[in-house]
Amino acid sequence: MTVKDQIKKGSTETLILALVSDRPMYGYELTQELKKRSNGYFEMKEGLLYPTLHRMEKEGLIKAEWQTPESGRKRKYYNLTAVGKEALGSQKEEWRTFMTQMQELLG
Amino acid sequence: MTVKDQIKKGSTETLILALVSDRPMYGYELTQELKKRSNGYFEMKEGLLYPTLHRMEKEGLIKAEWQTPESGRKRKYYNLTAVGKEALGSQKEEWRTFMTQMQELLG
DNA sequence: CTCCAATACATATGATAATTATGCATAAGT
DNA sequence: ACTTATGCATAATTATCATATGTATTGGAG
Repeated sequence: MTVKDQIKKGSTETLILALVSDRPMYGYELTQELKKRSNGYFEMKEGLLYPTLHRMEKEGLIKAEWQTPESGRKRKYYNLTAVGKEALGSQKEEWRTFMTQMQELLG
Repeated sequence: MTVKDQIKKGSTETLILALVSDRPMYGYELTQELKKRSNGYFEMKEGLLYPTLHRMEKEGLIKAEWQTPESGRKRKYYNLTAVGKEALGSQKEEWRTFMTQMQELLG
């Protein structure tokens, strides 16, 4: 594993929360949106995304809802719950603390 | 595992490089110094530290050297190599990029 | 109208890193 | 003398991530 990949570890859940806090999104959309918003920097693999989404739903952070559009196939939209919103807030704070400490140590 | 612990994943190697770039340090010293410099935020467990040091030495990032002081017991000092110095530089850059992207996505 | 790429969700498997637990030994303070 | 801190080390377990693969639908190109 590259250092770049190693660095990204632990960011998955927070990123998902941040994205669905904007609007409900479905899995595939999350991968595209994340890539787009970060100019290609973040690329979430499906093998990581879907299990994480399932775990987060079980923990009550997000809530899934199937939707069938007139044209196109069914999509599973994920909505941020109240618990998830709170989690996002505290995780943002933890990230800020971490980044401050990290920057200080790296000079 | 807490979110806080999860966030710290992947920072181990960079932190070690940053510390020994200041001056050669021995294992136990690294744990104390890291804790001190981060006001208790970072705490590296020995079960993670020593295997990581050994791996990093095998990769040529650091070089170990036993030293026996007049008083006190033997210590294994780790020195930053040229390869390690270069690695630190690029890892710092990768961390900066990551943190910028992260901050942008978290708003 | 057929084929291929993109979309969309999902899981199994293996690798890596981190935690936890434990071991051994020396040195310093009370 | 005994306890605590120092100092290095590994084994066993757990968690997370990457890789690979599977299935199915849809839209567009030829």
